[in-house]
Amino acid sequence: MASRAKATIFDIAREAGVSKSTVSLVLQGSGLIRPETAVKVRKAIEDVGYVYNRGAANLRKAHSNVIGMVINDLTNPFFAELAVGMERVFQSAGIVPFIANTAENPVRQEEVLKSLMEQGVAGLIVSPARGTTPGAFHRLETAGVPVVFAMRRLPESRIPVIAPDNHRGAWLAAAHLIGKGHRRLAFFGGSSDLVVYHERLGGFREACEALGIAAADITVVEGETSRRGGMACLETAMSGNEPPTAALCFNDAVAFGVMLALRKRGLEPGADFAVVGFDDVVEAQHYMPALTSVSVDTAGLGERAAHAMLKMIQSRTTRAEDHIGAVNLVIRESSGPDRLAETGDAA
Amino acid sequence: MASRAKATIFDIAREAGVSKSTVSLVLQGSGLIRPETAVKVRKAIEDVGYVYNRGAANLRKAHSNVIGMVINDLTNPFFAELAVGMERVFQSAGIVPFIANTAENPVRQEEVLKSLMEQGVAGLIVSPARGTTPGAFHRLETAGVPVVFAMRRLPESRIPVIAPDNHRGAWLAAAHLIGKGHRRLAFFGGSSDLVVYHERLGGFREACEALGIAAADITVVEGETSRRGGMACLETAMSGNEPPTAALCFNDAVAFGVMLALRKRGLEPGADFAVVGFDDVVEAQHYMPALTSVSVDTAGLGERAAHAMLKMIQSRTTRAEDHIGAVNLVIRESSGPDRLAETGDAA
DNA sequence: TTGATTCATTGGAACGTTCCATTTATAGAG
DNA sequence: CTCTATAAATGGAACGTTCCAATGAATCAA
Repeated sequence: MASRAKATIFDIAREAGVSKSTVSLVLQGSGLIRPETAVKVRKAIEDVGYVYNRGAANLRKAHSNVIGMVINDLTNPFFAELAVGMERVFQSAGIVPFIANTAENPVRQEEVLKSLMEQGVAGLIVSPARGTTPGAFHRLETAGVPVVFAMRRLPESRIPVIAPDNHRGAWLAAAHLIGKGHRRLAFFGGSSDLVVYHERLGGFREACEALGIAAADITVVEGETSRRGGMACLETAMSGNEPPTAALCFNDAVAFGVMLALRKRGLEPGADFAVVGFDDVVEAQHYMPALTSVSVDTAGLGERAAHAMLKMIQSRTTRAEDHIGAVNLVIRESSGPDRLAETGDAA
Repeated sequence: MASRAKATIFDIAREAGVSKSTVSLVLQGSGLIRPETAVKVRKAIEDVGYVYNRGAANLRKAHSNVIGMVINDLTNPFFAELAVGMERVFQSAGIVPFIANTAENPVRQEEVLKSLMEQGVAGLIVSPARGTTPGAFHRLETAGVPVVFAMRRLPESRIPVIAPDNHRGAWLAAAHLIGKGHRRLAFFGGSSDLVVYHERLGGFREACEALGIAAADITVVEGETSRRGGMACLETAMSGNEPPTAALCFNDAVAFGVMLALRKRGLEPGADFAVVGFDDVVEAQHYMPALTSVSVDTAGLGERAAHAMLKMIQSRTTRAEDHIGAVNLVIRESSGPDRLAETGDAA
């Protein structure tokens, strides 16, 4: 049982018979102290059970080496992967990032950001919650804390963004489905208060237009970005009188839901209805049937974001280049075999 | 663009025409200040773009209101759910927990714990990494920081534990399989350096013994606790000359892997080989076939752990009761229909 | 021997807050 | 009108560190 009050550098100094300043230098690994002294001090540090007080240090040092990662939904494996990619980079830089979850709730996000600022973070990587108000990051900006957005962006904001090429990904996916012979297509899931949503839907629409699909043959159903949301989307779409035969889903979770709902209706995903997801989470390849999906290199984007952050901190700037990551359509079973020239029936 | 240097309570004081002490009282919501003064001060706080410096405050206050959650594998949805359960409690207590991931790496864990201590956490909820050395939490203990273990425990440690009844869960699962008529059983995945592993395997073994399964008919294959690990386990087990017909898996990820490997071999999980998982993650019910699994109420345990932590902090103690959560076998398709009295063939 | 030069160590002030002991203002009792 | 009680606001010390300027010791050139 160590002494009640926690040890400070003064205790170490007394124990080692040096001054507090010397101890401080040792702690910072300064080359100025004599090796033997350093050894003596380090021993004392062990003996008294010293714990460095970073709060006190930051009071003087101004810059803090704590980095926060604010994630909108940790239970979504996609974002968990993102977080892991970032961590890899930070780990090799010797810094421990703190993760906070906002559960897609702007109010919670506000609390989280406030708390992190009070903690004196050196920088923040954020995947903003749905419905984040434009001013939410204003305080961060005026405080001069570097921020980068990962995966998601805010409508009008000068904060740098690291995200995949959503537009192109959706374009590729739609083209793939059309190439398979589908003529009535759907876009399932997501909500229009997300910029990503418009990017993906936009790419989808453009491909349809470019490849001769009439606007009337496009079904768009907004919905929760979850399995349950996907199930609901399919039900809605199939209740129409000329239902789609293929769908691009806002993300993989929605796609999984759509596939479940298809099975419930006695339809086989892939054979009877083509499904394409977005994000290509690890489960996509293991699903039955395996899910065709737009791969975005999640962990890679995470690493990129982390590097950008480190650079911003180092160069004391709050600006950085956006980075739009390459995407790549991974074709598996869920988008089915080629459709032989069936009836077009288009209006 | 706000002024360069960050604002302090002195700036607020000057702006509002009061003393720094008054500002401090307002910040703490003291009832001693005249309402009009409080309003005036609060306005000044806004005007100067003040950010509270928690580090400086903690220097005096001793207790910090930061709680850390140290998770061994965030990409496992099981632990993500646990984290979310804890967060729910902390949120309503008005505190923002910081999550850190150790990626199942004891060295990383050491860094993470050190960093959190330096940050002056008020308490820590930890799901320790595999292979954590017995002394890893010694510093925390001598520093008097309250710690609770969630889901996992260390071999000999006085730190309170919140975990499911692993022994009973495994017992129920094994009994279920035996009740279905299986006589050659396997236990797949997990590694023996985890206490949980012994608890689960122990329950499994006891049920087998109690219900008349010969030790020779039990196959135990250790392996990674992941889909890939599960696939490997199945391959190993099936290469024997009297392979098992049913398996209890260390967790759901392993079970998913086992089912994939079965399919690869042309066997249908459920019909040709019974599979039971452990943890009952959300995907279990959506899988094809739906996975029979031992449900442990993950989020509930998370909440419990969080409450325990809050209580420990409040009562300034480092001790608390262990809590072993009830478990419950959820029977779905993967454990298959009853096996008609086939050959027993037991030795 | 002296002065300059380098190396190792040191005391003091500062960082932004809280808390205690005081002070000042206001009101009520005698 | 004085005295006491209460309410509101305040100055100063302290928390544990870092950094700067200063000190002391050792080495070396002249």
